[in-house]
Amino acid sequence: MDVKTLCLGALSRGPASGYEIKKQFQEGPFAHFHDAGFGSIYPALNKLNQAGLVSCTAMEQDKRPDKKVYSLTPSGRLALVNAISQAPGADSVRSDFLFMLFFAHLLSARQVEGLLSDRVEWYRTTVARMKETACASAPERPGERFVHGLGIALYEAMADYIDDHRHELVGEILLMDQKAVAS
Amino acid sequence: MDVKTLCLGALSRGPASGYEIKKQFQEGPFAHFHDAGFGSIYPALNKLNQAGLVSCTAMEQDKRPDKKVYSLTPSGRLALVNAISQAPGADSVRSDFLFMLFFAHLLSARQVEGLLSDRVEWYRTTVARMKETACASAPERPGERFVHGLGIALYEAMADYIDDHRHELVGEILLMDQKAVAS
DNA sequence: GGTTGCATGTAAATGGTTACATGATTGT
DNA sequence: ACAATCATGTAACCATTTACATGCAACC
Repeated sequence: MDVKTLCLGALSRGPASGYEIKKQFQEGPFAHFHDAGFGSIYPALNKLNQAGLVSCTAMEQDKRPDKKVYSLTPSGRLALVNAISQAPGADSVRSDFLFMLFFAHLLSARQVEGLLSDRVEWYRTTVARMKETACASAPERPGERFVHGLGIALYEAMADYIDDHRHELVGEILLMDQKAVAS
Repeated sequence: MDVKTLCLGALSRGPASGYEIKKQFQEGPFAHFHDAGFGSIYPALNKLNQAGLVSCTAMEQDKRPDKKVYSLTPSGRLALVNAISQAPGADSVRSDFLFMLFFAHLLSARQVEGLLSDRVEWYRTTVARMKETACASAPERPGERFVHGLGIALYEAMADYIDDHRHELVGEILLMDQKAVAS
């Protein structure tokens, strides 16, 4: 899914400015499976506007810069439905964290412990924040609740696995370090 | 992590050709948290070679095209350790599957069911294949086992969540479709 | 006085994918 | 015959990231 489709999706939940769309990608409900920066969102919105898939209304604001609020047009909604009706491509995950852990034997036990602790903490606080987010709203969007719950389940599984196995891993690294010193 | 670092990581497990590195990314132990195609691997290996981080030996093969086998040099190993000692960037996940599910209310119950079934099946077969992969080997690389186990735990959590909640989601979509027809 | 948040945008640079080019062998 | 596997590489294309450019308001 390119940024244009992501914007269509964000706008299907209601009109928004580029700035607000960015926030949805960063902190909002999309945060956990897609991202985009200003440099791709603003050009995407302009192209969508030219193609007639969104409409744009300038809004003057008091003590704030002007806002351009975009809304999905009927053909925009159609384009979104069309895009999500194609067979999905494979998920792509790029995790420096897992790459680094994979080579844990090249790091010190301290480094590995730091990595694991930081990550677990991040998962725990993120899950707590996600659980607060009243997703009980939007009864007309069951997909949102499903994806939200799936995200929570995933992050909890991740944190649990790390907590259950971290001592094992760190212990082995510690042993290897001792042998290296002994030799 | 750019493709150069990925290649250094792959070569740290033993000498390999570009073709073999690609296989490691696709089917091997890296598959679940990074990927790269020929178009990025071959140029990366050439650059690494020029920088002296890997060395290259041409191998003539019987009834096969020639192979260029790359090995990590000492400075290459250092560069790898250096790269994995930096603080990791945030994981990036891009999942068309989750994006589509998020908008389940724009799809038919049949489409959603197909999406979920296909995905669960993929997770189940992938987990089965991963469990076969005897990761009991490589006692000198505990990180590999850890990451391998984490991948299995994640995929299982994913499949379990979908199985536990799919009927809920599909039921709601079905209800909405009926209401839409009734109106 | 400096940082953060609001708000939009452009341009250059990066990095990666896709398509192309080549060619032998093995299996259906 | 045709497709798949092994094997390497280049070039055009694409998308995204990053840096730059601007400016006001609120907070510390």
